Amino acid sequence: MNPNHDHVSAVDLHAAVDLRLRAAGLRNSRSRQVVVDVLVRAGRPLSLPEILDTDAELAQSSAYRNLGELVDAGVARRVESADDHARFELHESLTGHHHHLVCTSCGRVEDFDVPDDFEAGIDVMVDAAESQGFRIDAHRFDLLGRCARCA
Amino acid sequence: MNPNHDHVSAVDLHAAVDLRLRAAGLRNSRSRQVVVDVLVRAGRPLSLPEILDTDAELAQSSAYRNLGELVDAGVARRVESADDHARFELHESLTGHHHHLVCTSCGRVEDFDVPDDFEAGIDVMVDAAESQGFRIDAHRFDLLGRCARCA
DNA sequence: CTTTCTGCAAACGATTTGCAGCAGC
DNA sequence: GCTGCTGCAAATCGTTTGCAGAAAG
Repeated sequence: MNPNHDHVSAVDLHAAVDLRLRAAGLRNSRSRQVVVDVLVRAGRPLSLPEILDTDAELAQSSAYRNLGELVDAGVARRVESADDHARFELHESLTGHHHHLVCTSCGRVEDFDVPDDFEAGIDVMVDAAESQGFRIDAHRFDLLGRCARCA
Repeated sequence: MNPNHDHVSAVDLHAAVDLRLRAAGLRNSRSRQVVVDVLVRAGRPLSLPEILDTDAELAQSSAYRNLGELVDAGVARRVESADDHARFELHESLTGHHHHLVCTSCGRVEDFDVPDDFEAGIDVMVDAAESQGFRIDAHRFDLLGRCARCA
């Protein structure tokens, strides 16, 4: 029922993050660990302000820079919300594939799992899409509405 | 197979647009007509630069302002792509419900229809989502990849 | 005429980047 | 000690907005 954020155990997760950073030629610096830890604890995609609120020791520019590098290294992923702030979450290979509930009022994003047969239906459509000339390699499915606080 | 952009006939479409503008207390000015016509002809969501390229007589600020008003009036809709430009298309009530193919390289967006049973599956999930505290009123489903030009 | 639009230019705000000093290995 | 990382402040760039003159009705 809850999104499976334990797709990889906590220990393995940090090991995996470390590995990917090294593979990308990046140091596992303190502020990068902080960013990753914030995302792990949140369990949902966070905006830059939300990340900074969680750990005030972090400089804004460094947070942005780290997030970009984490995305490039396959550790994090950028998520589009409904307001003018991007959100960031751990890469799906670390948390498991899932989708999002997006609040169109405040921009809050929560994870949401869908049935396997729904995912199977998506695979079928990819073939149809490729006949339109696109080479498909991902999808995004979001339910939009009002979160509990904004409803 | 092709997205049904003839959900409303051309004549009815302009009448419907006119009606919605009036209902919103807006005049059906020439530049608003131009913006709507560009979107109608495109048959896919366009970025601001794409809209301006199509009709150079349009001032950038007016185009942005008109698009915002058209969105508020229920005539147009903002679509998130993969680059840093928003896209705009006619409201689904005018073109019919559809989804999008998004090029992660150039940001190009094309319309894409999905089977009815897939849409039905979405309806089922809305109930599950609302048990997480969200009041759902829309969804977005995009297939992401490389368009024919970028592949 | 009065109200709404338009274009120009300036303002905004999220994100990015140059640079000088600090930290990791 | 190099090399990469951080923070600060400045730059970028899509988008928004104030304002004076131009259209719509």
